[in-house]
Amino acid sequence: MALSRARIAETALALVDRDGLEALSMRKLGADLGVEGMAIYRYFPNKAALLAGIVEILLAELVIPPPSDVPWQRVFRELSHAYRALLLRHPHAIPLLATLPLSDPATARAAGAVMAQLRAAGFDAPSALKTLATITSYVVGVAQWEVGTAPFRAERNGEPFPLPPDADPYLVELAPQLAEDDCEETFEFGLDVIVRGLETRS
Amino acid sequence: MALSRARIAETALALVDRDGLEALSMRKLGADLGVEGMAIYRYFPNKAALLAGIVEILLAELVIPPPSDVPWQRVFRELSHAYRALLLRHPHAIPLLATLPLSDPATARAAGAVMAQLRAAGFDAPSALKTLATITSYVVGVAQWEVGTAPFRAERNGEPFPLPPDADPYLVELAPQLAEDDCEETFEFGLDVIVRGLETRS
DNA sequence: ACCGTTAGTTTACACCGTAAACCCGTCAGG
DNA sequence: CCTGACGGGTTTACGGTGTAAACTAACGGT
Repeated sequence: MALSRARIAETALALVDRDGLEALSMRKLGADLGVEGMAIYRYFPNKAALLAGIVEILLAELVIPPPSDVPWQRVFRELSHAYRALLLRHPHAIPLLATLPLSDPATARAAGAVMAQLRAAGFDAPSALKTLATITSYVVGVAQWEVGTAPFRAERNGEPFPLPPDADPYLVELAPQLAEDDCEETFEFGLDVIVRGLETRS
Repeated sequence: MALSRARIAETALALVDRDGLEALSMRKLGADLGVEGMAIYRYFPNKAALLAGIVEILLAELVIPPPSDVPWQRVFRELSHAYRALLLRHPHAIPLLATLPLSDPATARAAGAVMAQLRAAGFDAPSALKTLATITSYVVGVAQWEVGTAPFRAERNGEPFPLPPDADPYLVELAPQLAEDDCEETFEFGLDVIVRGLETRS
């Protein structure tokens, strides 16, 4: 099959999803494409551009509906959930989305669409921006927290997490709580906190 | 000067602060230490351990006072500010702190200390954990947002951010707002939102 | 039939993490 | 004092990385 920007970026994303971000190298990607690594440089000037291409197709998965007259709380919740779902669908790519330079066109478009939503819901421009910062920060942060604590929740059929014998006493206290923590619920907890906080904004 | 774990980790952090995380390589670090790169392996088994060492001294900068009877809102705000200040003091190291595996001893200790604070303030264990997740997520997320949008705020003596001529229309609308955004204020905005949300928790 | 463009390959270079062998100064025991 | 072990640092080496440059093979238009 012929090469193309789209096919390269998609196989790259598949590779990252499968083997992690570290495993993405030009040569390995070339191998997955059935081609020599250097061929990719005909379509992307360097690896950074390739990563930007991945971000682009990731953000394309995120459909942001045009402004309507549904209450902003609802919109806010739905967007947060959609973004969260996107991140959890591609956990290995989270670092890519965590540091999104807004100068990237794909990012700018997504941010702009959300801003439009918030503006339509009655936020003035500065608060809309602050709200956007708050929510993306929260969603990304929580996704990172979640993958960071994932080992404690891994299926272990009843056995507790195998802590090293010299583990910090704080950690042995923390571990069981982490193990039984329902991430979805924790996310909802923080989301409620933020929405309630926004409702009472002055 | 003789080598030691502490000196190596500190020079590594200095190197990261100066030249960025990407620039940290065993050989360059060796050069900064006046020694051959391989010498570091006498003190750290591999690069991951070295990074963990950096995290350790970073978190050591964060002094978490023992529980007292000051209102939790105050404690919460102070801890958030302290963590934020730490992140901004070492912007290049943020990715290191963004994905903190709690199994790391230094991380566990810090998390445990904050949990103790929250517990003392009357949170039950599950909500304390959820609150910890919420706040660290928010603080880390906002720091990442901040460095990501930093170019728009860079000192440009009056000139607006030089957007490429084919920039996304959303971006050209966004850019001036970003430029005049006061990050400290935005942070405070979100922090208020979260504190108010926590106050009205059921 | 030729020529230019395009798509992909080959080769090369500097750098990376790290395993293994080595080299040398210090110190302990005979 | 000699010797031998050892710890800290060096050298060399290997496989992997991103990417610049030169090369090659196919194809479309004149």
